[in-house]
Amino acid sequence: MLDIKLLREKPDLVRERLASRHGGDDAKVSEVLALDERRRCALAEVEKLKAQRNAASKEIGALMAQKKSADADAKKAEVRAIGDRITALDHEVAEAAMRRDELLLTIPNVPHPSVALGATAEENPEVRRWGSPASFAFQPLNHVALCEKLRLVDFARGAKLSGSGFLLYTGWGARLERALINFLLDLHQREHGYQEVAPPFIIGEHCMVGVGQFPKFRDQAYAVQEGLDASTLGKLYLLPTAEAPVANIHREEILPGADLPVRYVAYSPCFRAEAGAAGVGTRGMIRVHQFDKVELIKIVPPEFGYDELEAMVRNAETVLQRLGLHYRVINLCTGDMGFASAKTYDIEVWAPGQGQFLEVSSCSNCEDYQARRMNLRFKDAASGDNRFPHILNGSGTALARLFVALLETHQRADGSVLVPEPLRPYLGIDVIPIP
RNA sequence: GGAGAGGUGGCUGAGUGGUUUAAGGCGCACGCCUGGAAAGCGUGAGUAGCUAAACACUACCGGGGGUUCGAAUCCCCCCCUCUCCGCCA
Repeated sequence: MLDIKLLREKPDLVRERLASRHGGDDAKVSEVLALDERRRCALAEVEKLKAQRNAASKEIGALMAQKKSADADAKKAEVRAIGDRITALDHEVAEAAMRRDELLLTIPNVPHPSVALGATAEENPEVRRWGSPASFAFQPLNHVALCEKLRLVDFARGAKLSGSGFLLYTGWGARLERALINFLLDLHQREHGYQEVAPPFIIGEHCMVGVGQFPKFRDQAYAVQEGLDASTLGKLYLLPTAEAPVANIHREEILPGADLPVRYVAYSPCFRAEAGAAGVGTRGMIRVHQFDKVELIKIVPPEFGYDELEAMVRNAETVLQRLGLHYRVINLCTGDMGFASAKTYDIEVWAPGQGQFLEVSSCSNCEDYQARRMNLRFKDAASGDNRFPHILNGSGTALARLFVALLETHQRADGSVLVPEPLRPYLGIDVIPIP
């Protein structure tokens, strides 16, 4: 969430920078400020009263010690009236604070000044491209045809098990998926300096709020219930991304400054309800309810936030370069960015069978927006202050679409697929054969 | 699921209604002492709100609510950890 002090001191700046974002409307900012003002007024008054009461209570204690019980009783009656007023004001403070914070959670992060103003994905500036689209001396197949021919994914039986949007990987497909996961984890852990973690796949609601998934995207999550106990519904969720548990690892902690930067890499499946997206790109593996992903998370001092973001994008690009996949990097405009992000790069890989670029990575600096929500701080060694760090997340990368691009790019005339060199040690073969 | 124990400051550990707005110890920072260090002595140190800053003030003893002039302490609800038992991959 945004810093209430920033809103208080520079409301116009916030309003202006939020204008091009979804959900960043003026009315909310005004209401937050009004509630904040109410809270502060009540707080100032109640603190004065509490100081009075504390002093009086001390006197009563002294009077009673001297056995002057009549004096003490008189004083008690006097203080009782203050107590009632305090109770009322306490409630007013708490309620204003609660409503203020509830509203504050629904206001998105303010974009970094370098981010282009825009409304839709069409206005995202392209940053760079790598490689060139694969060209074929034959008629290339799309990934669905390749998967069926090579028996890598059984779409029909996946749907039979769990409905459309769920995949059953089979044979070399299952092994390729596992090889990719291991390759990505090893690359980031061994070569890029990330510490590997394996998080729970079911996570508490507070983690979802912490990263900004909730309250806004509640409708996109799979909620979990414990057995037959309906009262537990809504406490736990299947994770939509490893960002949710991993970014929260240090929530409500004060990290020693020397521990920063913290860099984590984690594999997890990702579960997304994709409510309202039915019928849009649902064929094949492009948009599914469950996919694998290797996620990168960084917790860094604000001074390094943007350098670390650039490095993170390069780390994700390395994946595509090693696998020989053509891609482009784009910089999301204000209107296309995620809720919690201040600046986002997307990496899109070329899928020849689709004739289009597919998003396989999204790298964001959320600045201190998430840290504030989860109350994660670090102790600045120089100043001794507790400060909110920048939290970054990036896919490194998402797998289903990487799988698609890899098959479609490296297919051969007979329909078999060449295994890129870095995956061969993991798979033990050079070519995925026709069964 | 059953039974029990427990959650206090960076750690340890007292505290069952009023100089405890948290003793003592360890560790920490700074100073004195020393040729230098250790020991010793002294001082200081939590988080947050309020403030331009400081002082003062307020809140915080797992979380929430209640009783009271006053709650770490009494009452109610919840969460978490540990031990044993049962079930289980």
